[in-house]
Amino acid sequence: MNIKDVAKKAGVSVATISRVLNHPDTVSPTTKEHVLAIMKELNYTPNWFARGLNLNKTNVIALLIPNILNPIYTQIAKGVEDIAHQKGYNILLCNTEENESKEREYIEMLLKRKVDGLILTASLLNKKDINKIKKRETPLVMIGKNKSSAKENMVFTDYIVGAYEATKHLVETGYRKIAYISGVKHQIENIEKQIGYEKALKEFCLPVEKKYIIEGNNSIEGGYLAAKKLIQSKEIPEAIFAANDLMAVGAMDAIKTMGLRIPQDIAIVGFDNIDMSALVEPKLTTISQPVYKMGLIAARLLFDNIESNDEEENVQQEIFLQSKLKVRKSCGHEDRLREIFN
Amino acid sequence: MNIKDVAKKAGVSVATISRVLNHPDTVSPTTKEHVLAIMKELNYTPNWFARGLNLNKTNVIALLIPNILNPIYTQIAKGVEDIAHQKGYNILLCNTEENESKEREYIEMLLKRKVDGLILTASLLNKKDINKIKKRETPLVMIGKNKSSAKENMVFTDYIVGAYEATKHLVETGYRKIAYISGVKHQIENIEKQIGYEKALKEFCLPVEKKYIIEGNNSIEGGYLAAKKLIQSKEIPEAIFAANDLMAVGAMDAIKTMGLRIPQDIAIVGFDNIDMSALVEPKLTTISQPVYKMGLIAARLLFDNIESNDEEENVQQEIFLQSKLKVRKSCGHEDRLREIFN
DNA sequence: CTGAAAGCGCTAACAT
DNA sequence: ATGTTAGCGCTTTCAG
Repeated sequence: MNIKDVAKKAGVSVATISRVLNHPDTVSPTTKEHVLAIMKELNYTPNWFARGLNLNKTNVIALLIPNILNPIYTQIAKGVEDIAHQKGYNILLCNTEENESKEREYIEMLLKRKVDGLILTASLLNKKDINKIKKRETPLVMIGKNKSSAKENMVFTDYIVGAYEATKHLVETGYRKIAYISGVKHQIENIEKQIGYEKALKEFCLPVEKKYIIEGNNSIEGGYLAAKKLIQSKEIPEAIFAANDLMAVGAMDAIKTMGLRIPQDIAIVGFDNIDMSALVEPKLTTISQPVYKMGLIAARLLFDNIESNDEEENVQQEIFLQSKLKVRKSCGHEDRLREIFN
Repeated sequence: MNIKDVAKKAGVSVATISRVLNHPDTVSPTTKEHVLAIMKELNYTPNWFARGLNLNKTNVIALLIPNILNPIYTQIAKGVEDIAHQKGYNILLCNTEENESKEREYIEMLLKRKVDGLILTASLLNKKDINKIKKRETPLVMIGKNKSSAKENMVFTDYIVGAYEATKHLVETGYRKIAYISGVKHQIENIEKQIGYEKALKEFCLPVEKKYIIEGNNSIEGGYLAAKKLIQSKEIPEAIFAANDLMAVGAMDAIKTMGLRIPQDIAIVGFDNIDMSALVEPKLTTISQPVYKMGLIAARLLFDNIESNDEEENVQQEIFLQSKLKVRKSCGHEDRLREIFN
């Protein structure tokens, strides 16, 4: 069942059928009605490939995320989906599992598939990879910084500042021995978070101690294990800053399981403000990132690029969004203040 | 840059190029090497559309889920992704938002796009819709039951039994006034869960009371609101069974916020066993479904269908997986037992 | 306003 | 083992 069949049955040429599909105004109302009726009768739908072959357009964009099980990435995905659906696009979702070669492999495949655009989240790619994508002229938006220092479409929050704020809050609340549970180290964002952590310590003349910096693996279990190690060490920290909420929540579980109290024995602050962080006990102090919004904005930016005919007019945009500290109970802030003022 | 260019540069015909791409063994090693080199040099990638137009194959499957923000669906997605990636397929992810017409609209689009297969999760479609899909001959697998009673590829757990077990556990622990926070009512699974709930009550000669059945909307907030309503009613229930963990966790938050204790004042059990359920305080008793595995199995089933040449050999399979009760603290089981035996 | 026909880039049957 | 060529189903000039 193809355009020819419809043409034959409608008693017109294939060109006319194509026209009612693509330029309805150029067809007389009568024939248009007639053709439409026949199409419905035959339950005709144009062949996507043939169409793409001519138009070179897929109406598909790809979204790469490092971990589909982490709520912040599904929030981003939701944001992207909301815009994409509204624009009539479909999303190819690719889960890179924080794996550089899986990411590269995916992109290679996606480029072959001629997706109309690409959104990379927390990308592990370097400048060379990115230039390669650009050469293929597929519109590209990055969410979160990456190893390439080149100007490109990007929506991001400042992880250095976020981590700095989190750590500083802990220091100001009165803790000195502040441990850091890092995410997987090859991700830029984790490097930046560590910079922020160290910066805050240094600013308050606190030592940056290796024994207090420990790598979780971005997951609940990783946070659990890391906290356990910390607690079993000679010098238990007074507070922990975890590079994401998943690890923070895992760490809390470890702390409680080992019979310690939060925040009295160990205070904790996380990063991301996922739903879970407001439901654990005590509620988790964290850095809130507008992730859904980032997805929305990234998608809009991408479609701006896709839809613009004028290649030149499309300057690369870097959109910076603010993160902010969300103080809840786990950092023990109020208790500390009470101590100080009483 | 197309196959012709490569052919010209390599000094062979397009057929040869096509052969090294599709049937490498039928080409002499020498020319194969040569062509491969030229392809690399020219950075050639075959046009996906042209290829699809001939082969009528996309290497894309679609996964429809009701809510990307619910961890059980991302677990399923992870399972599907793991298999798909391994098979060299990409996934179009569609978030239907528990909306029947959005689901229908998506499927229409996907069928046009000629995806190679379709996995529907918690589908809202009816028999007529499903028959329509089958007529298009796109392989289809359902995760969870649906309104169509026809035999079709399906992987599922028994929601009636699960809900029955959950409720029964509450009854056996000693509660009489057991409320039910339902998911959105147009989903089959929620209808079944309610049947299981009522069945357990009836079996123990407990009344099914309308005031104790209240609709959350599958979300944390919905659970929160529902529990709040329950608590503010004249007769506060002794226990709550929530149709999913998200709502259960929201309900717990409400209970605690209103100054009641779990499980002493109100016991609670959920459904799904998402990560969060083991991290809230007290840990949530729940029904565990093997969701990741369901994704895996559904994907395998789909690929079996896609890859089988023999249309006839492919009988529709219904794969039933067991769910099981995971007893933790929130249902107060141990306390009750102590009461009974002391 | 409509039709005829030339591709889009690739695959595979048919020749050699 | 390799080349020639007819499509795959559609869009779009170009004529009328």
